[in-house]
Amino acid sequence: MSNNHLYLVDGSGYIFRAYHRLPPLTNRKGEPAGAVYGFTTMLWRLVDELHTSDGPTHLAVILDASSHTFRNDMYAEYKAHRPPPPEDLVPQFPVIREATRAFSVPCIETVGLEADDIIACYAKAALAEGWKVTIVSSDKDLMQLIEPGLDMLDTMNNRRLGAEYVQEKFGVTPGQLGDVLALMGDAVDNVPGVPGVGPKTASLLIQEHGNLEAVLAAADTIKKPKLRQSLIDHADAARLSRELVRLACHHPLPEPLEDLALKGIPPAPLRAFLEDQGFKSLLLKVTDGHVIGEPVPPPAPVATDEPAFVHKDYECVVTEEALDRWIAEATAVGTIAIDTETDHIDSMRATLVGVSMAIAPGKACYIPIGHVGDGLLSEVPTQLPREVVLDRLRRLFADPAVLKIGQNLKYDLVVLRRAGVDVTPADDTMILSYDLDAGLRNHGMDDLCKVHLSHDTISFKSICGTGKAQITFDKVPLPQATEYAAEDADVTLRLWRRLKPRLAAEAATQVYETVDRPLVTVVAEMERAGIKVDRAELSRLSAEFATQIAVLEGQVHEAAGGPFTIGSPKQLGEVLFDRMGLKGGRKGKSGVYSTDVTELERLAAEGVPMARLVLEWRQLSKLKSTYTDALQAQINPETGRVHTSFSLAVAQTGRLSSTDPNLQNIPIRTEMGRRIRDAFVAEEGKVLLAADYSQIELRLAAHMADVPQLRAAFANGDDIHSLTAQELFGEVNRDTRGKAKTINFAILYGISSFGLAGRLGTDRIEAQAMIDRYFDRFPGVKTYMADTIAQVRDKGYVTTLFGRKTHLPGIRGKTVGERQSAERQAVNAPIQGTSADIIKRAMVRVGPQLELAGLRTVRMLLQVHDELVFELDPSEVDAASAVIRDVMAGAAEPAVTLSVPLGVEIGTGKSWGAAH
DNA sequence: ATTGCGCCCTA
DNA sequence: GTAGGGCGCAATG
Repeated sequence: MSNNHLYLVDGSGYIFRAYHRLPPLTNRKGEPAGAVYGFTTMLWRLVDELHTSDGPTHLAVILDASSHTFRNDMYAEYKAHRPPPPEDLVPQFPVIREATRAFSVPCIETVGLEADDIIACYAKAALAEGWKVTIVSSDKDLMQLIEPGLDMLDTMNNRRLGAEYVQEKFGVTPGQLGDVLALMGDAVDNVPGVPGVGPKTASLLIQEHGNLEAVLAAADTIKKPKLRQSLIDHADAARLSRELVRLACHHPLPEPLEDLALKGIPPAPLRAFLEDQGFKSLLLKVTDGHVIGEPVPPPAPVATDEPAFVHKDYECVVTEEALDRWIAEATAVGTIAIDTETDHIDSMRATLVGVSMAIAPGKACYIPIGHVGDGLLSEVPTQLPREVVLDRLRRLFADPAVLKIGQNLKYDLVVLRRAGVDVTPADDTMILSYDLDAGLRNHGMDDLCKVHLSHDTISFKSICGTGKAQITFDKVPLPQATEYAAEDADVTLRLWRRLKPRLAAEAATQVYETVDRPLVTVVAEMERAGIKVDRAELSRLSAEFATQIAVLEGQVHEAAGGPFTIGSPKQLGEVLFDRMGLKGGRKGKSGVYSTDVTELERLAAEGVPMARLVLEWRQLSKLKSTYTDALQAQINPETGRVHTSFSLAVAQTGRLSSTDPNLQNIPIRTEMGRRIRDAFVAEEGKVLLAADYSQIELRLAAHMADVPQLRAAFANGDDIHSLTAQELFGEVNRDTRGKAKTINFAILYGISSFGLAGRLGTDRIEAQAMIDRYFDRFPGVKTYMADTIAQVRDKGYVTTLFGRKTHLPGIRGKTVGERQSAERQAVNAPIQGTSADIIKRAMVRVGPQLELAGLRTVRMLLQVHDELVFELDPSEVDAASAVIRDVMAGAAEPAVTLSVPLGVEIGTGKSWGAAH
C-alpha cells in the first residue's frame, strides 16, 4: 500500500463557481480577477497541506483544452446551447494557467478530452497503483468516480464528498449515478435524458430496478401512463445520454503520475505572479519568509469553543428547582436566546405551549406548560403550572440586565404579550441578518443555520408531520419537543454570536439600532391592535358581487356560444382566438394566449363586447375572492378584528410586507374597490386617521440626484409633473403632463427605453429621445444613475441615505438581461429603501411623542409604505394630527438633512375610505 | 397536497 | 422599468 495521495483539481469547474461566489475584484491593472484570486487562495491552501496527515503528495490542475470533444462526434447537439461564459470571466481563463505555473504545479489539458475525462484517467491510474485520490470539485458527473480510496473535496464549503453524500443527494451508489444522470439529462450540457424524468424520478427508477437497462426493459410494466410512454419512446435518448455522461478513463496519461509530485514551491515565480496581480495580502505571506509546502505549525483553530449540537445536553424543565436553577444561570450570564412553542402559526391565535431558552452554545432547556396527551395512548405529561412559569419568566424577560435574543422575535413578542409577558431588551437574529445580508439570502432560521453553522435544524415537519396528519405542538411528546425547541434557542444564540459582531464591522449599526431593532416591538403592537372590519358590509358586498358575477357569466357564455371556465386563461384564450377566430398572438412560453387587461382592452376597443364583460367579471371575481370573502374569514374570533402579519425581513429594499391577510393591497383606485376600503372602520366611538407622505420617492430622488428645478418645485409646493412637462415639452396640458408623470415614475424604477416605450405606447426611438431630453434637462439624474450603477458594480451592493444595504449579486449575472435588471434595482433600491427608512423612523418615534403630548387614545394600526393608519378618540384628532405630522415630516432628522421638504397629508373619518 | 403560471391588487 | 402578496386553474406528486 502506497502512502501517495493524488489531488486532482477541476480547474474549469472551480473558476466558474468562484466567479459566481466571490466579490468582483480587479487586479492592479484593472482587469477582472475575482475568480483568479479565489483560485489562487484555494490552490495555496491545498499546496500548503503537503506534509499534513491527509494532505497531497501529488497534485495537478486539470483544465478544458477545447470545446470539441469525442462527445460532439457522438451527438452533435452536446453542449450546443450552453451560454458563453460571462465577459469578465473570459480574460481570467489564461491567468488561471499562469497562476498554476506560478505555484510550479502541473497544469494538464488535452485536446479532444474534457477535464472530467482527464481527471477520470488519472484517478483510475492512481487507484490502480494503490494511491489515495482526492478530486477537488463538486461536479456531479465526477461523483461517478467515488469509490473506496477516492473522494471529492468541495473547497467552497471545505467539505469531503463521499459515497454517503451521493447516497443522500441521489439515493443511489456512485456506481449507479451514471444511470441516474442519463435518465434525468442535463439542460446545461444538453444531455437529452428522458422527458418528464427529473432527479427524483430518475433516482427512484434506478433504486427500484438497479440500472438503466433494467429500467428500460421494465418500462412497459410501469404504472404511471405518462412516464411509461416517455420511457418507451425515449429509450434510445436514454442510452445516448448514458454514453454522454460516461467518463473516458482509459486514455494514456499526458504526464506520468510520478511527475505530479508536489515539492516545496519555489518562491520567486510565485512572488512575481502575485506582484503582477497586486494580491498584496498573499504577497505578504510569501515575503514573511513562509515557504509554502514546508511543514508548518498547525493553524489556529478556525472556529470556536462551541460544541456540536448534542441534544442529550438539552433539559426538559418540569420542576421548580430546575426552573429556578435555569433562571438563576440565565440572569448570571446576562445574554440568552429564547423561543416560544405554540399551537398555531398565527401569533394572534396561538396559545403558548412552552418556552425554550439557551444560555450558552449547546446548553439549552425547554419549559413545557401547555402539552396535552395525544388523546389516545399518552397521558397529559407532568408539567409546571402555567402561571408559575409565566411569573418567573415575566421577571427574567423584563430584566434590563438580561439581553433576550430571538429569531423572528416579533412572533414571540405577540404571543408573550398576550400572556402578559414583556420582553426587553431584545435582539433579533433575523433582523441582524436582514440588515447585514439583504439581497444575498433569505433570513429564516433554516437558511441561516445552514449558512452560518453548517447545520440542518430538526424540521418542524419531522416533529409534527404534514398535511392532514399534521399535529399541533401541544401534542408532541416532551422528549421530541425538548430536542426541537431547545435546539431552536441554541441555534439562535449561536447565530447571534456570529452576526452581532458584524454590525459595526460592516457599517450596519445605524440601521439596526436606530431603525429596525426598535421597530420590532412597534410592529408587534400594531399587529396586536388589528383593525376592525364591518363584517355585515363585507357580506353584503360579497352577495352583491356574486349576483353580478352570475349575470356576467351568463352573458359571457352566451357570447362565446357555450359554457367554459372564464377564470381559466387557457380556456378563455382558446374561446377568443380559436373558437371565435379573433386575431391575437401566443405569448407565454407555455403556449397560452395572453388574455391580460391590455389584450382585452384592445379587443374591447376593436368592438368585441365579450372582452368588456370578461374584464368586469375578472374585476368582481378578484374583489370577491381576494377581499370580501377572504377578509371575513380573517376576522379573529377573540378580538373581532383583522390582524395582519407584517414581514420585517422579506423585501430586498427595507420595506415591510403584509400577509394573512395582506392589508397593503386593499383596493382604492376604482369605485367598487373603494367600497371595500369603506368596510375598514373605526371601533365604536373612535375615528381612523390616515397620514400619507406626498410623493416621497420623487422628493427623495430630487434630493439624491440633486435636481435644482425639482427641489425648487417641491419647496414651492408646485405640481411636479407639470414642471417636468414644461421642461420636457415646453408646454403643459393633459397629454404632456401625463407623459411627464410616466417618465418621472420610470426614473424611479430604473429607466429603460424598452420599458418606457411599452408604457407610453411609443417606439423605443421616441422613448429614448425623451430619456435623453430628461437627462439633458436634469443632468443630476443621469449622474445619480451612473454613480449608483458604478457603485453596485464595484461593491456588489447599494445603500440608502441611512446606510441600509441592498446586495445585488445579479450585477455579475450570466446574462445581459440579469445584469440590466440588477442595474434597475440598483437605481430604485436607494430611493425606495430611503423612503422605507424614513417611515420606519417615524413609526418608532411617533408612539413616544404621542405619549409625551399626553395623547393616550391613539393606536397605530397599519403601515402601507408611505401611509400610516391610526385609530383614536375624536377628541384627540387635532393634537394627534399635529404630532403625527411633525414626526413624519421630520423623520429623516437628525441623521440626514434633506434638501426637500417632506409633505404629509392627513385625513380622518369613520372608515379608512373616508379618511382619505 | 404541492407547484408553476397567469392575472391583478397595492405603494 | 421598482417593491410586494394572493387568488384560481391545471398539472404534478
